[in-house]
Amino acid sequence: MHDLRTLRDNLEALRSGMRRRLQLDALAPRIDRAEVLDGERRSLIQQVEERKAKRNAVSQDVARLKKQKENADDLVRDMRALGDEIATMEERLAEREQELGDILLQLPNIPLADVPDGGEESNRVVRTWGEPRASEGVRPHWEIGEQLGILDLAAGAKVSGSGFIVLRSGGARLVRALMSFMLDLHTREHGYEEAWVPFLVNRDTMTGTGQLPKFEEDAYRTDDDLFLIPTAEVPLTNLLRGEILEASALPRALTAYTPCFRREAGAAGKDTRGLIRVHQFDKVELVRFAPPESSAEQLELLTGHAERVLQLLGLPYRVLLLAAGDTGFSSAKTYDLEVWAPGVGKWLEVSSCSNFGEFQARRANIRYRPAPGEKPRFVHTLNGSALAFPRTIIAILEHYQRPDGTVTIPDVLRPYFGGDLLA
RNA sequence: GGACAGGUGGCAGAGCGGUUGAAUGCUCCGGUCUUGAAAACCGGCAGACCUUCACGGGUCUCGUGGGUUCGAAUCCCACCCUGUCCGCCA
Repeated sequence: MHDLRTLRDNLEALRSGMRRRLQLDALAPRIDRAEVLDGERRSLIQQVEERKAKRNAVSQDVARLKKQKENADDLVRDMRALGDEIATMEERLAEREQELGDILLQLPNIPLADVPDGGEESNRVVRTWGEPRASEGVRPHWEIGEQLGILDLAAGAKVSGSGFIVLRSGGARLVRALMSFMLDLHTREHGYEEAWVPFLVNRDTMTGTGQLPKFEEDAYRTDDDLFLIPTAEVPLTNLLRGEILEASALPRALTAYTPCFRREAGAAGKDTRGLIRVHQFDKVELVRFAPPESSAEQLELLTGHAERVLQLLGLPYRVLLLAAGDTGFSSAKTYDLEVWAPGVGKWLEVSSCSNFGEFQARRANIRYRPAPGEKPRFVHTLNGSALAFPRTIIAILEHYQRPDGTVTIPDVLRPYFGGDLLA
């Protein structure tokens, strides 16, 4: 983490903001330590730069003397000693900055003021859309899927292992249909630019969006230190890493389909049946970059874009405002979209729409210039799934299930799917 | 994977180890002139960090990291990236 000064501005906010979180006790000592380190760091910088200024000035003198063929040995000897002094101080400085950076990268984002206190139990349902179908007589998707020959869990286990699935014939075609339908909707009606991005990314990219260093064990990593993306948010947001955008270029909206890879360490056995939780799944993602003053409304807009997918598919869902303790590490405010799956009798998260404030922009150094000539400021980043495929497929298989076990294809998907029935 | 070539400011493109954070041109911004525009002319135009109430002062950055040196864009080493050719290949 390089932007230590601006990060330091966050320390006070974290101090107060973390009261809203459950893990405050664990964070407080680290914040205190960071402040000590920062004080030492600045003191060292002052001392080092003072000496460097001296050395620069004397070096000019040396040059002048040599030009005039005069002896400068005394000055050179003094500067050699000063150089050694600078070197040891810089060594100490580097140690402080290393430790400080490590701490700062581990500090979570601060929830916005309108995020409820408390943990998962304090999540708030802000609205519900559609009529949830009664569960009576509806079979879970894994039964229907296997019966229709579109879902092959055994094949996935054989080819790769538990947590990997194979979709066949109509199931595979359904994936292709969802991909095109969602991308067309977002590019044609919601104004997103479509991108096709790498599925393997480097360490800097993973750090920029907040997956690293804290969550390295959640990601698949290759021998040459590349990571399989857990979401398209990672490559999409990092497309603008290190850039300074013109104010007129905001808000910027990007969308992409990608597969997503998650190790889901520790999740075994819990809600993992069928398609509910898998190591590789498909998703269309929305990412927005906005000026700070409009990010709140941009989150509502983006969430609306994700909801629109569910509405067009005719799938009943509800919108949850996550409480502080349930909000992710990088997020300042998150809405979860949960679709109703009558076969498994549960609301399933199909989208998570978040406002990250400056959190990711600081790490990835994404800024914009409010007006020509003004200093660059950090943008706010937002993103949301729209939508994740497996649970959307679950909802389709269960919500549109007919008594004979066949499944009606939602109207909007029929042109893409090339039919109106899964049978 | 192998062999060469190269990585300098928004772009193009200079740069004998010593006022080079960086010539020059273009773009862009402001101004003069003009009925308006163009042209011409004048001026401005990187970022980060430390410090200051402020004016200002200071440090760093010429792909990245290390080294040599009193002093590095300039010399040495490693790595990364780009281009060209060869090999391989969807």
